[in-house]
Amino acid sequence: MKTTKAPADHVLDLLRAHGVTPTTQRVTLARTIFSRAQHFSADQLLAETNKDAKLVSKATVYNTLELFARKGLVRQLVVDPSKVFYDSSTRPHFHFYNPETQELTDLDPDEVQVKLPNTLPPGMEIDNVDVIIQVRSPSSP
Amino acid sequence: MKTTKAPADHVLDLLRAHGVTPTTQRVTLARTIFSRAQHFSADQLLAETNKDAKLVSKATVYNTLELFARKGLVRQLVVDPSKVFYDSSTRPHFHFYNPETQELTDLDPDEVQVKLPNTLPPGMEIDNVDVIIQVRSPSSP
DNA sequence: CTGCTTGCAAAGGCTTTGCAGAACA
DNA sequence: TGTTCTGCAAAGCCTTTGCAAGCAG
Repeated sequence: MKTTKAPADHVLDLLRAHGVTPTTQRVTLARTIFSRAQHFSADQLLAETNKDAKLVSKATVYNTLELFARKGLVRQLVVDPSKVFYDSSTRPHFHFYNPETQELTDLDPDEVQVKLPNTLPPGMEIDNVDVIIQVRSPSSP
Repeated sequence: MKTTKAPADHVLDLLRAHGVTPTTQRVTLARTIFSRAQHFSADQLLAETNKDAKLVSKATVYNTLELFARKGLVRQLVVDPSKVFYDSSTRPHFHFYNPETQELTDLDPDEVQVKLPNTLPPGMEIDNVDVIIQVRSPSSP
């Protein structure tokens, strides 16, 4: 997970705008997350954030990701049975996933079109649409 | 998970046709699985199969599902962070998912259209396409 | 026989939780 | 000062694994 610096003030505003109290740890995590568009797991975020000094605990990473996802700051991606991935972009878009490398890539929005159904399960509304194209190298079985 | 009887011979042929040695346990599990089109977790399959008598172990359920998925008898569905679901139908189709009830429903194939991208990650080919429409009841946040 | 399968229990990995201390408003 | 947040360690859940006994061919 690569990180560049994101302006702290921008991040502060972002958190406040989403109704999230900007604590030290949340701002630290948000700066890592929003430094660029990226996909990451809880563990990767923990490792990247504590690369130089221990700034946040594991529990806080999980708490914060859950909070951020609930507040619409990040999107949860369920693509792999072994762990949850997060997307620093909440803009609607779809993904390639390579299970072998656990690598997620954005699909070019112009390249895909999804016509959604008119009929939903009774009494339900659409919360989220995920399109995941699982890829593999041709040699793999 | 509801079960009706599936002819044992049909199941035997099915397993053989997919290169799976039909052991007692595998036939038992396959009969439960293919008794009807359905979505299920490893745990549900275990419980349903052992409802009356203990016929298979937990390890065998996991082994068998992995094998069946690899051999194209069932499809793995990664829709929930907490557990893997399987689909007794491998025909291409898409799903509604209600996280609250962990309920999976098939989308009407006529109601959805997905135009796939021409451009793939370099050196990769498409293995599988998943479309998951997450639904919720309007009251939920 | 010889290798593949099964079952049990234990281990493993990711995530959640309980609770005390710290930070915030 | 009352509430929320954090961190640690322990627990929890689903899944995998090690290994001995059983079965298939």
